[in-house]
Amino acid sequence: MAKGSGLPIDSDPIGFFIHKPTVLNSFEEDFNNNNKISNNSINSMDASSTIHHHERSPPHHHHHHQTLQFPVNLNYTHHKDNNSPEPSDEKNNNNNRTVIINEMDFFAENRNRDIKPSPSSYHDMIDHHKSFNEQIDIDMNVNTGLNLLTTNTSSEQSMVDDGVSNDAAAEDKKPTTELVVLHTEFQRVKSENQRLKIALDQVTNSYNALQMQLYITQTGNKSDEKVLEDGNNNNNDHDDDQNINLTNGTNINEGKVQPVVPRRFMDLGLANNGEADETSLSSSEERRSELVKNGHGGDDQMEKKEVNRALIGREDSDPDQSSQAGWVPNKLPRTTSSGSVKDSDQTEATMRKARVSVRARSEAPMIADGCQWRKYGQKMAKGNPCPRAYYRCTMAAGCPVRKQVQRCAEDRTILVTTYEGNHNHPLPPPAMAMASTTSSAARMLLSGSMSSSDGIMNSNFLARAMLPCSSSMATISASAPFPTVTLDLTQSPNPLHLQKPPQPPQFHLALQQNASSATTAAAAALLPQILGGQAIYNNQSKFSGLQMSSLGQENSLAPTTVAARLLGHHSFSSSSPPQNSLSESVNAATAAIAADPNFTAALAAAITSIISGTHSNNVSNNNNNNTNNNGNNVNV
DNA sequence: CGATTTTGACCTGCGC
DNA sequence: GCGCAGGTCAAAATCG
Repeated sequence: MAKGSGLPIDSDPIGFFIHKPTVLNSFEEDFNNNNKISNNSINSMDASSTIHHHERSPPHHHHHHQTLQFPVNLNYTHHKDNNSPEPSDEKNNNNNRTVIINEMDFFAENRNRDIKPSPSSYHDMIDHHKSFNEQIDIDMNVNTGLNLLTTNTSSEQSMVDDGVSNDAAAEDKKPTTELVVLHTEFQRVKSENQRLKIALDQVTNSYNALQMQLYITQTGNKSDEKVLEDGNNNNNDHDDDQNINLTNGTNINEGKVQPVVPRRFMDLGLANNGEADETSLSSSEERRSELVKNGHGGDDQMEKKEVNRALIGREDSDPDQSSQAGWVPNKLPRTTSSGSVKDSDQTEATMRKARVSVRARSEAPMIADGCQWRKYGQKMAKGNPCPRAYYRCTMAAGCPVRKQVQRCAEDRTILVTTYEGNHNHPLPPPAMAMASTTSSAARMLLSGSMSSSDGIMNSNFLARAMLPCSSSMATISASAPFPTVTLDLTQSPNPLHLQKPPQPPQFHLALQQNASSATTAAAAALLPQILGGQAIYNNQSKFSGLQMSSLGQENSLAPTTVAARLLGHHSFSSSSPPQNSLSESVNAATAAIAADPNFTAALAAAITSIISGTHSNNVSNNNNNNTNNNGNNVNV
């Protein structure tokens, strides 16, 4: 190819899919769609239940059904796929007098009613759930699933009118006792439902509190700085609002947490210490400003390199990085050299550039992550016939975020996107999903890395588990050369599109065994962020979820399975706390933060939307204001 | 004409 | 010191 041919991305230089670049759907659209769909599958108890939705889904939509699990055991039974459940039939078909409801039908039926299927926020989900329960209470002729069979109230009457009461009359008042029993049972279930509602509220509150705690921990006393740093607060406020909603899928604390998430969009180089982080942020941003003013400011390259080498030991030289104004590696040494966190100097020095790798099936040249990217290089990497492309974020001058895009050698339908660096600018909501995911994953990784008491990170502490492309694992790895979190989304982005997913997506997190309980808990507390704010307890045998194993003794310590079903293979079991705990603190922190199943769904929806967006042809470029019209940059 | 892509050259770290 | 590999630069070409 002639140099400077300016070959458009249509030629798919990275992959081998010569095709017209797919114009991706608006991310928000996808996201909303996902949320809508997600509602349909609320309370689905098993994979089979999810298939019902899938079958009814319009084929052309990206219905990345996520099964949202509420911590409520409603004991639903799925028995049919009709859109309009007919209670009488159900009752007739049920010898146990268990009124059955297909909750998906229920939601399908109520979708156009007062239950709004857009739980893009946690509170929406809560409201949604409450509405659902209210519907259960009110709409008894439709519902149950509570194994209810009672009479007294008007709503209850409808349940027993057609079949049960007749039988009762025919059997000569015998049911008096039975009715009492059933009524008692009904009351019990009702109270159980109430208790669960209360529990849900408590969980919500706990989550909010922990969210705030997490924020405080991460940002320390720098929250004011954050605001001041941002010369354009008004503009960012809006973004912040959106970011909250779309990042965590919550509206948590409304105004309280708003400054939290939006500020750091990608913290791949983030130190565990919030102070350090903010320090680095400030300094790096100052540097950015200076360098932006002075062009690429290559004068101090050598000086920076020396600093890097002195402070980081083995660090990518990346001569241009310093010239790229605010490139992440510069942040760590600066952070440590600031003296704010001396104890973590060693640790941070050990921490190399954290990377988050996202593996996804996509025929598009890039996955739509909502950012604008400019290609600055392409290389043939060893062991892979597919070239690796290097992009840097162009959404703001001097944004240090870069990413590499390369197709998997073994399965070229899989696109591996590796993110690195911190955005120094607000991101559009669509970009928040991926940014927040990768940020959280990186933070998680770094937290785990720093949990070592001596700061020495075994480069092989977690054997690189990035196996063949078919791997469905999402792996956190600190193996050389860079600590990397790999989110493997190569499994169907829409688990509901799979009849029987062979294996649920997983997160493997290896925490060092000698981590203090505090740091372990901190790391555990971050787990939900990886999952968009959620991890779900469950039986280890039920899913292989996020496993927290000990360094070096992964076999000696039963892993705590903090199940996290990234892509919606939910089988939430609120009554099944982890049996094998790594530590109580882990459990406590994780339980408190991870109690919200909506996060997984929201995150999964976001990610699957991103991924699926690459499969779809749509018109997002119509909204693309950037000048890149080659299909590389997708404003979603 | 500015933004973007291409691509050979260059830099750096690492292993031998 | 040399070769290799990863990563980046920057001139030239291309695109809208």
